[in-house]
Amino acid sequence: MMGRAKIEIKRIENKTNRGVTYSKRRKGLIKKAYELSVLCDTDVALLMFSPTGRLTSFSPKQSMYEPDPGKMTSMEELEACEKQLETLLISVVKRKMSLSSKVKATEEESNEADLLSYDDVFNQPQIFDYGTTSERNNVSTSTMVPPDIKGSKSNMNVEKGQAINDNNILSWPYMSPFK
Amino acid sequence: MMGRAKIEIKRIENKTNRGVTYSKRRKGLIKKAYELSVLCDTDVALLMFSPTGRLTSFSPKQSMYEPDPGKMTSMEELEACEKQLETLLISVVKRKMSLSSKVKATEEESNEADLLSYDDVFNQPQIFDYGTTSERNNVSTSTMVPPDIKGSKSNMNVEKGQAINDNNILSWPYMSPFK
DNA sequence: TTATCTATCTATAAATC
DNA sequence: TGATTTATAGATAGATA
Repeated sequence: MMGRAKIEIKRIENKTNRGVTYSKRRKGLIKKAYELSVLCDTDVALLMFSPTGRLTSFSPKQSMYEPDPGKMTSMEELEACEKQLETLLISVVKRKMSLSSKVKATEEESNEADLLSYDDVFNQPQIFDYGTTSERNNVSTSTMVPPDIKGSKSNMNVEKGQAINDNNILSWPYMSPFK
Repeated sequence: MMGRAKIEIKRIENKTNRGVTYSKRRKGLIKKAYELSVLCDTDVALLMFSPTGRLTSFSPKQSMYEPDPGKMTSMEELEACEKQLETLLISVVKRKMSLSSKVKATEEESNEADLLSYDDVFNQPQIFDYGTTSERNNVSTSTMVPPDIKGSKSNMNVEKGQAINDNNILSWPYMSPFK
């Protein structure tokens, strides 16, 4: 839609081209979201789900998308929320049991295969890379701009599956709202 | 940044101009998110939080941003998640008790003031308004485009504080990840 | 590949209706 | 107050290094 030629908005079949376009447009989208949030003093979050369903990119300073019961005003929505949380909690506990027994059974040998790699978790390079580009001047101190996450594989602690890394970037595996 | 004059990226102080810019740029951002999702076959969600902290706009087809325990691979993240869910559940139950006692005390008279208006919930007009614009041709059948939510105050059932309306638009009160 | 270039297309600020 | 117009800044598709 911008560039040497107009393109139709449909899936780019060539994998390489799709990746190139993704990188370019993701950068543009993040910049636009940042500008909207600053210009209009509005809370904007941009979420992208990786093909594996892991939430890998979002606005900084977010803690967790969670319901806020204090603002709920009816028994109906409170009970719907309660039920959902109970269901989730049950599935978490079940997962713990499953993981625990699996680890016990195989000890230390084969569970390596279950662990996620750095690329699984942060497979989208240069998220919020303001500060390394010409934008440095006007955005590097903004709350929209998290510290760089590049070159920090060693402190990511992916091996422990931590939920929040040093830069407050969430890495829960989230249900994708799509697909 | 585009138009008759270059503007600096900082809060627009004039309330009217801020609103105008918000409308224009929100539309542009949504379009860009849509295009990225289609071109690159990627899951993109765009969330905006109202000044009251209520999540009022997002991509269609989403159910809930919730952790997916089945994809968690370590006890550490499972336990962090479990603790968070427990805390949430407790606050939901407390809120229920609080609401319940308040309703009992005042019966039916003053609780109207606690209820949210349509504008509180959907105070951002023309969310995903493709289909009313020139984009009609290429996006009206896309999954990125939810059915129109305009003129449907009567079936919103805001009085009951329902969590999900007829168009699968979530209306939990969410914690804003900002501010 | 991964980054840079640039002609061209799109988004939008300000003006106008 | 909101919709439309238009000139210009910005984003980016394809090319190139």
